[in-house]
Amino acid sequence: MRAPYGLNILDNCLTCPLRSEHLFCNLSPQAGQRLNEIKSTAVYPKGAMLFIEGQQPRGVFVLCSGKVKLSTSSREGKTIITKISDSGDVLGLNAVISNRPYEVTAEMMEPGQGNFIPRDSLLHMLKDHPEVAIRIAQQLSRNYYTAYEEIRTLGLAASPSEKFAKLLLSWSTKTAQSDGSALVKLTLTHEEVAEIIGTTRETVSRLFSEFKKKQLMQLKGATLVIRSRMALEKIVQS
Amino acid sequence: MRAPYGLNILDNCLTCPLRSEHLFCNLSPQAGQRLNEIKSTAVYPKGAMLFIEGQQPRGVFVLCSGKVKLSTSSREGKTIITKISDSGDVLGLNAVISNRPYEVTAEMMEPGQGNFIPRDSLLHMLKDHPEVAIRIAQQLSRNYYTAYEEIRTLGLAASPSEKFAKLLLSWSTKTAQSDGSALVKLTLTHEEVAEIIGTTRETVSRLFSEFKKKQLMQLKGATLVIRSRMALEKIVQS
DNA sequence: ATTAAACAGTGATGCAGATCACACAGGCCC
DNA sequence: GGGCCTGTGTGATCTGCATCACTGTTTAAT
Repeated sequence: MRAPYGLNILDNCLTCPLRSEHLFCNLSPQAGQRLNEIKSTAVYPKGAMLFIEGQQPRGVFVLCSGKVKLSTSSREGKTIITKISDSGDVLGLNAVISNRPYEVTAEMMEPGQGNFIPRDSLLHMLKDHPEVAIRIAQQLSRNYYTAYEEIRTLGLAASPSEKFAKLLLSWSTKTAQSDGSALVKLTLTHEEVAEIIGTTRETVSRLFSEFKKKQLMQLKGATLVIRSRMALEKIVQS
Repeated sequence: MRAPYGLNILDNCLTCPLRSEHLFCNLSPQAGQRLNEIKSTAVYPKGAMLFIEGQQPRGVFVLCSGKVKLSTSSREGKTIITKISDSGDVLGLNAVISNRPYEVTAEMMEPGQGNFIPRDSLLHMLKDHPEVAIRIAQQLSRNYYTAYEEIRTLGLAASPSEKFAKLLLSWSTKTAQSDGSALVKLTLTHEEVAEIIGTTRETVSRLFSEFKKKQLMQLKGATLVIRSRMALEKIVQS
């Protein structure tokens, strides 16, 4: 059970675009070494649940590859997706630090690999390596900002169109061209998009038609072509 | 300019109901001492802005007395209130740690006192005292949970009635009697309640009437009498 | 005491989006 | 090929709440 399972957690840093921001990159040699001793790597199939809302926190997951859907549900079965995580993200950190149940469910949307760090080991490491504590504080405050953005979207953006436009914009930031166009591989169903922006599947379907008709985007197979970010930004207005 | 201005930051601990949870209580003598050197105490009148959304972070405020309204607005002027903070709360921490602009506006709702800790001093302290870094991480993860609750409320709770019931419940937790009733001093206008639950003033007005008619609550002067938390919980159902 | 300003109640109206109810397309498995 | 599932497009209807437009009521200001 060596490669690719035995991936050194630090190897991740070499391939991460934002490595300096990442929780466990560029640590002191001692801390890095320690981290490699306590982590364990695993491969997860599509559909695997890393953890489920309400479970006691077992530890954190550092995602190496694959996409993860973070969601939360009400008792009546309504579900919202709060984030689609990908490579480099740290999952379950809040639950571990504050020792409360996981607040979301984390499900693999495609097969992928992750490093697991058990709760106790992480907490000990926190105490022994001040630099790690600071990194974690920074990571948590980034998480907070993400959550805050979500609150703004849900609370301030009035119409589904506005939220949809906002979502498209967030997708296109990474691949944006200088002329404002962008190509995005669309991996979500309409149902899932609906759960992100808090509306119904039917409405999302209509939004796609509407936006296509208005020349805001077009669909080529599974690739979303965004014509002009400017035009989308005008719709958002918040 | 001595008492009450010269309040020792640690004195706060003696009067806080949840002192063990608080950021700057029960620190080591050295850290506590250091904290007292860098903090400065001030009294703020009603309406004073501790900081405004979008400003570069100057530092954090530890609230000693008074209530603070945290809010965020869209460009079109729609405002949502994300939290009413009171004694013991730490404001502006996320912005300082991640070095991004304050994400909310903090306004005194009544006169009160607070300790200000400048950004740089706090960051230095973080490095010198590992215990402080850990405390801050815990505080941030608590903040995150609060934000997460807000997301659930906004995203999952369908109707204004549901959100209103949820709000009443959150108010009544502190003063709840064993029989499920509670007395709450009502300090917010209908307008403000509307900004918390994301609806209009008129709807809040109608909600008050509706809940009174349904015997869920009654109003005696400025005191809200909650009849039965059970009944409210049945409405929430999320 | 008088006026103004902020706050609160309530009806009438309109519409966006949820809900219901289908029809249809593409995979995939025997 | 025929079944079956999952995902998608689109009409028809229904409704809760925003919006508008008032009146009444409380508080603060001079």
